[in-house]
Amino acid sequence: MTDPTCIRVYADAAQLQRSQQHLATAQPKLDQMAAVLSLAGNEVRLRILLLLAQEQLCVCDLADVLGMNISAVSQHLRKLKDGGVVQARKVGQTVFYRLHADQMAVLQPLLSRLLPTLTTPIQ
Amino acid sequence: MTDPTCIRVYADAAQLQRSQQHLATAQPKLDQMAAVLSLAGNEVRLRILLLLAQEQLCVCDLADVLGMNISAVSQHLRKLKDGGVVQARKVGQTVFYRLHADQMAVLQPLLSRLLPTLTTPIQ
DNA sequence: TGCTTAAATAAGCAAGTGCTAAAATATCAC
DNA sequence: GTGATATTTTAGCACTTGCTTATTTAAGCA
Repeated sequence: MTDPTCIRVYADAAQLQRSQQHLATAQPKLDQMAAVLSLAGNEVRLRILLLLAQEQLCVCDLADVLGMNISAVSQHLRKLKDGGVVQARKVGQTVFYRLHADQMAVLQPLLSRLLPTLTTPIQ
Repeated sequence: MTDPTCIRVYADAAQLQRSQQHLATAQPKLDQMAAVLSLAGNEVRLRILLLLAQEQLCVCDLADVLGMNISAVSQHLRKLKDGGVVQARKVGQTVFYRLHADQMAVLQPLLSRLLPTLTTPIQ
């Protein structure tokens, strides 16, 4: 970072301080939300989240529906799980994935826009 | 892609078809939403969006508040503008940025979570 | 005209992303 | 145990991202 401060003299100090305050207020949740949005901001992962919003699916099912390599899907699921967005449940040798309640508050309004029928609270 | 289809015989064909249908329904909006979320899924850009949700700011102000290089901020703003998330208005040699109404439907619930006081419709 | 400032742009580069292909785990069925 | 299936993990690689620095463009003012 060279010189972060602009030279201008007519900066509205009060306005800048208000902005600083807003940033400070949002800070606690902001980074975590950015992480979730970053996960959802991938076309494949957003598709996965949309599918899991309807019903739980195993890796195999997701690969079929998405027309993708199982390995690729598994790697996306791992990111989603690490980010606390989905959770896994193993049944025999099959692993079923579903949305994790913790992050639903952020995802719900987004997925609802994609699938208007999705009016009932997910899970 | 090697072999996209799993070997399992007990796949629930009806379930897979339902999922396919959901994907098809969401498809039109899905890619665009992923693009917006990808933009918002960056800590710096999410901060910018939060600040612009309160009041329009110039590049200089944003750099000050964020404690960042003007060039770096400008490059983020360009991405946001290209994605239709913000719009620019030039006044003299100063460029003011504000949120673009087109994408507000997606952003509003997210930003509201970060800043509870943000109850009034943005802009 | 020149000098200053606001902003955008370009080039370069370290770091991250998302895929493929191959190997490793884990579970079932015999 | 052996072999098959579901999933994960690893390594590799092309591509993207986000920054820094330097340059360029545009507007204001003397």
